[in-house]
Amino acid sequence: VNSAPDRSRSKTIEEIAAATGFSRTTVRFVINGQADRYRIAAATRAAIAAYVAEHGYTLDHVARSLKLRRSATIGLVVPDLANAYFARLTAEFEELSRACGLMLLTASTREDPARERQAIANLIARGVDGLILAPCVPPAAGLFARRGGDVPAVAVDRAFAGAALPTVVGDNAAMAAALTAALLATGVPSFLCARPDLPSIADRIAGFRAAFAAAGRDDAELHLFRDPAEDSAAAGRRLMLAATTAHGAPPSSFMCSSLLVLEGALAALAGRDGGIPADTMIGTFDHHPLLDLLPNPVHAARQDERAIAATAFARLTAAIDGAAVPTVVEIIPGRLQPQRG
Amino acid sequence: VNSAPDRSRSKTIEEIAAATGFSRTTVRFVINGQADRYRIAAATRAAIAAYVAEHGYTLDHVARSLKLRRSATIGLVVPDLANAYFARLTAEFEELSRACGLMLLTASTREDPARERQAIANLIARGVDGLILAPCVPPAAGLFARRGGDVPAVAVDRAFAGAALPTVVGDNAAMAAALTAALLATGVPSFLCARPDLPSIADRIAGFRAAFAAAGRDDAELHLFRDPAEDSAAAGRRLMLAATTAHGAPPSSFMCSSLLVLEGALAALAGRDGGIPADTMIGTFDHHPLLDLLPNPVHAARQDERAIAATAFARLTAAIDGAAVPTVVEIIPGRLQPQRG
DNA sequence: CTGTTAGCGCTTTCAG
DNA sequence: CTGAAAGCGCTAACAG
Repeated sequence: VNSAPDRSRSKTIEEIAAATGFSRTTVRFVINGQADRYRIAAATRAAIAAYVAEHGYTLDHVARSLKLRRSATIGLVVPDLANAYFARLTAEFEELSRACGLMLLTASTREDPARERQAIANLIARGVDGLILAPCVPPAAGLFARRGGDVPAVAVDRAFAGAALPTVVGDNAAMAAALTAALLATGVPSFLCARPDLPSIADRIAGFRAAFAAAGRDDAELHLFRDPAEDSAAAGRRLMLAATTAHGAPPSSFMCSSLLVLEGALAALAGRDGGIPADTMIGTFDHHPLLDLLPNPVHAARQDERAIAATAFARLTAAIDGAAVPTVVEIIPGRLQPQRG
Repeated sequence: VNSAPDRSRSKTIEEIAAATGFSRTTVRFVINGQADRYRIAAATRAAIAAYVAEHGYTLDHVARSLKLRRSATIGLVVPDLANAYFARLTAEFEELSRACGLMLLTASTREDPARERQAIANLIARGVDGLILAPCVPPAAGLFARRGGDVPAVAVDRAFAGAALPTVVGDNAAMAAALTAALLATGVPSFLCARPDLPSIADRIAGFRAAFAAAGRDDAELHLFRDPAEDSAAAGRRLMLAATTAHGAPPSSFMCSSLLVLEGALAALAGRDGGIPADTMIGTFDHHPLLDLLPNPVHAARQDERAIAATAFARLTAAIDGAAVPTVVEIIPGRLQPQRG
């Protein structure tokens, strides 16, 4: 007997049945480990097992999917895989999928609604059992339709009003409020925001305002800067410039709506006079280890991506298994990373 | 006539044929836009088109894949999607795939050979047309076998000796030599390396040595520090500690084998006496915008991920289309990012 | 305990 | 120009 089965001509169930003289059903039972359940004769098992051990067998998922109308795959649609936040989220989903034998199909949209629609349709045409998406626009009704009912889907990160999807997001409002409050302890922060139209950013803005109000201040609007363009370092540079112009000087305390915006803002600040004033207070959503190397005090609001992914995944698998998952928005608490001494 | 076709009961070709009274073949010709080629009667086209416009049709990729034995999907196997380098690479592959109608199936291995084997087998069982992998061990022969020949596969980032795969990597040796030479201009750099067993890292070490030799120095080994553990910030901290111990003081010039190692090394340095000496020369493979905010001089060796991905993708699609792709290692030049003033 | 049958939706001959 | 038939590999009844 040779060592490893030669997968280059691994057999189909049909072929194994023909070669061993048993029927497809019998072969399938022993291959699928249901031999006990159907009390297949020991000799039969042995014969089939021996044949398989020599020639090899690998389940053809494509054929199986066609028959069962489910594929053990799920689709993930995100704006941009190169964005660290979505990359981490994707990694979590990939791991969760792998753990239960699912495969992840990924697609990115670059924040383009047309690409988003296309990606969803493509994924559905490929028979995914479920969809996870971080939508760039409110998901239209009918987007998830396929023969025999909608494909189960959940949204993450962006809770568009009226989206008829179970949705899991971080607690943006609370985290923004906490971050703002922390910065208010030593000054008056400006908030530099890209994409204020996104629900997550809108919530952060609301939290910012709430913290100002809670501190008895009514000047939140004067410290709020918005850039409608995409989340990017370029937007951050523009926003820092706007804040500097508005107040006649660079802010001595500021927070950004994302890490990319922060990068741009810091670059603008550093470019101004060859360095970032060491006492400028910095607030950030998301975090990067390199931030800890700045001399500046940094407050970081961090989402619990693992919990977000796990929750969204749990809701999706429940829906796939036929459970009725309410289309509510679940809010996962984050934490304010203590300012590093 | 209603607006959008109701995809919730979009029809199969069979159903459309039955409903319109034409045959499957005819229906398929007009749906696939081959009506001209087969000179289908205008009335026939109109009837079928009208029916489809009302009831909708979406190609079932699963059925198609079963029949054609190709799926218009490719598999990507990487060590870790949360690693920024692989995330960028994945994003590039995703984009390239989308551009030619392919879908990307992703799997990560966490540098675990068993998971790598499993992921490859799973992907093949799902009928991917090709595989891209950043292997964590030399790819064993027979890994890509399926009925009817091996699945076309290419490797990226890691050129294991003797891997029988077309491989595309960055020019690690040259980039390391350039980086080392740049640092040698003002001092003697230490090189902190995690995973020296990986081919890419081994090449960087070779480049480091070569630059020392080219500068007429024979003490490269004294400045080379290796940690066998995984690529991580923790390894970076250990390596910085080792370098400090070995030389009696923290290095005034050093380079790291990866961004993660650099993060750890910088953290260790900063933790030592509350800050990184502003004149410490830093060299890094890969880059992050936040690095530019340090007061220190930073030399960054950057791979051309886009070109790496594009080349690997081109080789793979060629192989899928039946071309004979030589199993050579292609080396994509990188660039040394000029030290920011 | 084992075998037979039908069919998932598509594509590809081969006949008209 | 249009139709009929076969089959990809698997699973799910249903008979024995």
